[in-house]
Amino acid sequence: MRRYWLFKSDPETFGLDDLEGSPGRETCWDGVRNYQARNLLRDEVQVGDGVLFYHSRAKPPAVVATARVVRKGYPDPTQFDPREPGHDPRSKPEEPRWYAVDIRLEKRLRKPVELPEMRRLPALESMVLLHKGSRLSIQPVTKEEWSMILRLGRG
DNA sequence: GCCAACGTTGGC
DNA sequence: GCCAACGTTGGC
Repeated sequence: MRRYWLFKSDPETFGLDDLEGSPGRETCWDGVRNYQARNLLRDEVQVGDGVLFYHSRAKPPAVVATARVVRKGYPDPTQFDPREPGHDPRSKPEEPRWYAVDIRLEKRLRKPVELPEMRRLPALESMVLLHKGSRLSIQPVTKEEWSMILRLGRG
């Protein structure tokens, strides 16, 4: 069964424009260094799954696009590279600690779905994103939440 | 195994 | 830029 996710990204680091400018509008979603998010990338996220691309730390924070998973979890190459900020000296190629997936940009939303707007909607109140203190950068999204966000993004 | 100290995330 | 919430580290 196809599943849905929300991926957070700080646009200062990697935003929608960067994704749109990537070759084939695809990117390696690397740099995740949280075990809960890692487990999702490694074990749960599958090719064909839908992704809500979310700008965190934006004004206001918002879902700005949809993407699709095009390659399932594989060892995050940046963990082995000493020049990378995500370098992890504890990781060995035969025993990788961190995982990445590849995603391809599908569609820019006509209208960004902003965090304050989402908070106002009872239908979205159980979204992981809206949970108090929720910091998870890879989050599951239900089919209903996915459809609602897309509808709101149609403007 | 506890928990204080520290670093990071991310909304505001 | 601030700071609350959270996750991780490391001494004991």
